[in-house]
Amino acid sequence: MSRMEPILCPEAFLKPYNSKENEPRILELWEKSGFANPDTCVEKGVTAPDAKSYSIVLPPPNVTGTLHMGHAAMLAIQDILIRYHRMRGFKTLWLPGTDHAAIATQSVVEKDLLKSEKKTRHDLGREEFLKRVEEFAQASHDRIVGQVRAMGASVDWTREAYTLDEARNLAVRTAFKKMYDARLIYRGNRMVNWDPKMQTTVSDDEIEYVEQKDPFYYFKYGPFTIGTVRPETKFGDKYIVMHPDDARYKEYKNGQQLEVEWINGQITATIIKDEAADMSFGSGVMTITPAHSGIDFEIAQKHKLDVEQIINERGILLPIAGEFAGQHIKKARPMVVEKLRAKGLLVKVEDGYVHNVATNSRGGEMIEPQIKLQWFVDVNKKFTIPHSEIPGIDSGSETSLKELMRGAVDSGAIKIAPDRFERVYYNWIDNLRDWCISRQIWYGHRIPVWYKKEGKSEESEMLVGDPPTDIENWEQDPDTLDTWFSSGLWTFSTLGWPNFAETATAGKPGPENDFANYHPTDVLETGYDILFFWVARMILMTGFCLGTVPFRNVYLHGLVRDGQGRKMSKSLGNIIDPLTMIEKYGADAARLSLIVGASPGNDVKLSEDRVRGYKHFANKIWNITRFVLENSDAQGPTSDSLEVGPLNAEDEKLISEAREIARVVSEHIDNFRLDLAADTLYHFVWHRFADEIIEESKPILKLGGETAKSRRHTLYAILDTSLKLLHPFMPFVTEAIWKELPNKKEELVMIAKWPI
RNA sequence: GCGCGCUUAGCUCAGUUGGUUAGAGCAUCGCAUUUACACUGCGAGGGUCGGGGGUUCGAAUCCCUCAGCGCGCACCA
Repeated sequence: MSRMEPILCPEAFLKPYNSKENEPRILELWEKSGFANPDTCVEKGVTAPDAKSYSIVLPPPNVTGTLHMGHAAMLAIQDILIRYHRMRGFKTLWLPGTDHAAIATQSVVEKDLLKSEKKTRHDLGREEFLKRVEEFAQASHDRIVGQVRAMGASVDWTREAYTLDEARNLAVRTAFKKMYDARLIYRGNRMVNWDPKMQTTVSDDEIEYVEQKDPFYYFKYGPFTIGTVRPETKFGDKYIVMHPDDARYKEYKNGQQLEVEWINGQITATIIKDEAADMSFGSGVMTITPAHSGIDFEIAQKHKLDVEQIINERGILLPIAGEFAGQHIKKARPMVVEKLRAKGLLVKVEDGYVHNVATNSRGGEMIEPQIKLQWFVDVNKKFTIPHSEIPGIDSGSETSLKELMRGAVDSGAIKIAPDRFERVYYNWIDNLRDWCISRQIWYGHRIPVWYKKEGKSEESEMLVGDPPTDIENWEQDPDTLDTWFSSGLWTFSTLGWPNFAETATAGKPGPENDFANYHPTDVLETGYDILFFWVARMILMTGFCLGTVPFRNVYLHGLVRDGQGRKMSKSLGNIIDPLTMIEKYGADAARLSLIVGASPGNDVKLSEDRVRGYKHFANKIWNITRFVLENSDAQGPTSDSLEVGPLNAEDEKLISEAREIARVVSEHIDNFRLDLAADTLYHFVWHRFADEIIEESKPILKLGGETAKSRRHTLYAILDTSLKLLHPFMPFVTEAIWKELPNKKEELVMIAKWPI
């Protein structure tokens, strides 16, 4: 039997879909088109000039190496949202960038320097060292850009930003000055988390508590028994604290003094009664080390006690330690214990005491609390906010940064999905203390403060914000800012603040109008693990600098784990590399494997089998197309498919079924349920369209005539709709197919009209 | 200590405001096929929805309670 109609099947479909061959070509098509730039879309008539805008700023990946599966998931999710909105006719902007990640990047380069050249940053000096870091950051950046492209992320590269470039530095200096002038940034001597290895402070959020087992020592201290894991810090302990209600010690009065024999001879100890002592812990009595413990420092301040430094910045004991002075604390511990034992003051040792030790999560070293002169952001201080669009906080009213952060979410101006994270967020705010923003590292935004060289002292004349004109008479603060300070400005520093904030005009094209067109952004999509670090800081910074919110929605995705639910790590050897997956199975498969089954806020278990499964799906779509085209004809419908004209009743039903799928998929995407949207599509395309509709069509097509014609048009229409719906999820294969379609309305499916 | 999440088929997970016989993918087993596609199709087996109690005409879904796992925060002399 010979066919009556010409076969319209391009040669490409005669072999299986080859992602490796197609993806670079498709990528080029997209990038040449310029459609990732919303201005181009308007210019070429793809988007209406007065269309509503939709914007996302890409959470900038750290320039510390390469992207991992978590980044891949982030890119996939955001690209789906972006492509969907672009197809729906929004003026859609996805702004990319990278993060200098101050301490993380510096620490990688320092480690490498030590390993390969046996040098420290001090051996190189600030300038030379920074050159090395910048080289590394550049290489890292280029690699990351390559990976972002390989994922098919339709970001607008013409607007790319870096957290440490000139424009962002201006934003940082402007924000710093604004906060300083509002007296929310202050410099003061306070207890900070000090990393003796990296020689810098670390913020509370960067601390990671690691469980550790140590011996717990009991010592005789006058008439009392005190317990400690850290005998090497106890040289200056001359205050003995007990609960005022502790019946065991009611004979002792607050302020009472007694002579006790201690490590280096007699010491005059003072009794302090304070609720901080836990009656049920050990003997209920403790001595304190105010200079190296947060809670001890608080007690000391409350009772106006002496604060003596025992350990220096490098973890070396100071002269107060007597014969142990100059020793490193680690070495000193057993020696101190030995001395106390020899003096008969050691009561007993309990082995295996489990406690949590503070470490620096950006390098893993132990934290030693120290009192240091640092810069802080006061989160509780009241200030007058000149302008506010946050519901519940009026322009000109008194507020605090904490209230701004709470109000932005509390009022519903920002919605966090899944909503359970809103409670986590409040909990964090309630426990928040002043934010230490100065770091003693070199890679980062230098603190925009200059001190007059003459008569240098802590009180010397100070200049904040812009560099002084007579710079030779001034010295800039040597410290740099916490990386999250600049990240906190990201949503608006990338959109033209402060330069264009005043002049930007909504509806006008070009980056200089971005601030008016795209801020506040629509969605901030990131992993739940940086809710505090970043999301909260952006809300703080935007609230303060602009009196508004940085985004309307926060969508938090889970972490990508291995097939058994373990964290991916080098030591476990279970890392699945996105580029390898793209290479083997295609970017579409890699993307889908991170979307299907990944419900919001829950971790995703990823195995190579999963990725492979979605490669099969890409091929399935390819073959569906082949079948449909083989059974199509030159007079087939255009791609404005769901309006295909006279069809018989049965085919009308099929069309409305596809329309219903489009509705459901759209609804899921609008609700951030990309997992359900993808699942719905997968099921419809494979098990409904291919397995049932196409199978049932075979005999109908064979018969020919009007029924066959109606069915042919229907199949083409469903294919066309499926491709459009699938495009945000699987951009490459759908675009590759689209390229081969006859009678299509839009040149790229990327800018095709969403079928709803 | 405070808080959050999870527990549904061998594995990974859906199940939206309570409503027929609880679903999908993968895996397993059986069958089919000169075919759009073996990167295929059809079918089967497999679940007392973590345990217990309650509310209800009706509970995987709401409430209480217990257990296991995971996570966050705080404390840690």
